[in-house]
Amino acid sequence: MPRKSVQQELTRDMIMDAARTLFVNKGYQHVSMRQIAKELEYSHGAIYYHFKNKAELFYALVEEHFKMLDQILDEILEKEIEPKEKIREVLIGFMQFGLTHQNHYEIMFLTKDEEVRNFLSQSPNRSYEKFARALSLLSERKLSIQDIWSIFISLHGFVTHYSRHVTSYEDVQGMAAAHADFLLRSIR
Amino acid sequence: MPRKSVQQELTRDMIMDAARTLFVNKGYQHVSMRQIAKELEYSHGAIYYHFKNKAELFYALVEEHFKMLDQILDEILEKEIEPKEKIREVLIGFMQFGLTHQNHYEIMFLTKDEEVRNFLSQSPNRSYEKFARALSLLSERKLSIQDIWSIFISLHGFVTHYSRHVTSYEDVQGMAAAHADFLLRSIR
DNA sequence: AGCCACTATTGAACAGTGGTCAATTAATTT
DNA sequence: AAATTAATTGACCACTGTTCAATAGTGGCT
Repeated sequence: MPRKSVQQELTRDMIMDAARTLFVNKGYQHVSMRQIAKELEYSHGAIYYHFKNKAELFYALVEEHFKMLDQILDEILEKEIEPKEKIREVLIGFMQFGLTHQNHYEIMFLTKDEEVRNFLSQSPNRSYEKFARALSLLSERKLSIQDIWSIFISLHGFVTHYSRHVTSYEDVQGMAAAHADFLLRSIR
Repeated sequence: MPRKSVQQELTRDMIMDAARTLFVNKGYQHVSMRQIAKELEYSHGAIYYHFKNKAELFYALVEEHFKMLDQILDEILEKEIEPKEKIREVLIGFMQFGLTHQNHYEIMFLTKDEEVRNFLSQSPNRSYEKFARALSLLSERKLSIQDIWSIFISLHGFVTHYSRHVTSYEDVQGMAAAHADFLLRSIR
């Protein structure tokens, strides 16, 4: 009984919605194409008509989060607080983002999966570039390129470490603040 | 034709040797029990007689690396250089270890796999404790517990990031040194 | 030497994975 | 009404980790 009536045709969005729910709770590795299909009450083959493969589907899920991260950055930059405090908030904002969207973050900045990374392409780099430019400006060039890169890597370490335990950001808010303060001790 | 003659009985060490070669080149995820068995010219079932499951086998492979990391630390501590330089070398040594044994490091400090982490138990913590004590002593308590934790997490970020690309440590030696210097700017 | 318990190994089987594709049918175009 | 195209199915492939009944070599005991 192939092809359902047009009113109930499968769309990329429907697939992404089903995938998202599973993905947020279980992560890339532990969500299967068949589970998603089951959720949708379609055969798993149908998904492959709309997405080339698992990597493309989950990349689509994550793509928008690069924009989300950019937005978070922009919102902080527009605040009316002094630059030093802004820098602090940028660092904390990054960690909060990473730990609030752990499974997304994993794909954005941690995955080794070749196929997924083909889709990611330059997105992680672009995301970092935005972060770096912001910090460079806010510090009035007091932070060198090296410094900024070290800071980024250090934030990455924080997110990566605490993602191992299923911690929510709230549980490590204090730690995040302390980490940010440590990293900023080099300026000033 | 079960059970081979005693001269060619399978041992844990034989399995670990075969597994190690594959593991170092491909990582936990991409080495299968059947591949290991094929390498040994045994059926895959035989491995399960010697190891409870994949996690136990690969934990056995990684276990010794916690000691190796401790040793690296000790060797640096015994050097005849001033404490400040020792701290620097400890940080660099950690990054070098992580990037020289990337797939081991991944299991030691990065894996989310529940089964594997059951085997790891407190090993990563103990490893960190040793690191922290060393830094505390060398800095004559100038480095707070918080600082040391931030440093560790920051080193973790470095290893984790550069492990994504198949970089060897030599390729990022300069970066590692710069990262260490950045992290140590807060003291002094 | 014969028996027996034990030990190590096999390979079929299970339930799952990502992915492909011929067959089929609904929708659309001609 | 016929031909074409689009969307879906589900069997199939080649894998994965894991289990386990069946089997055969080993070593000890009588």
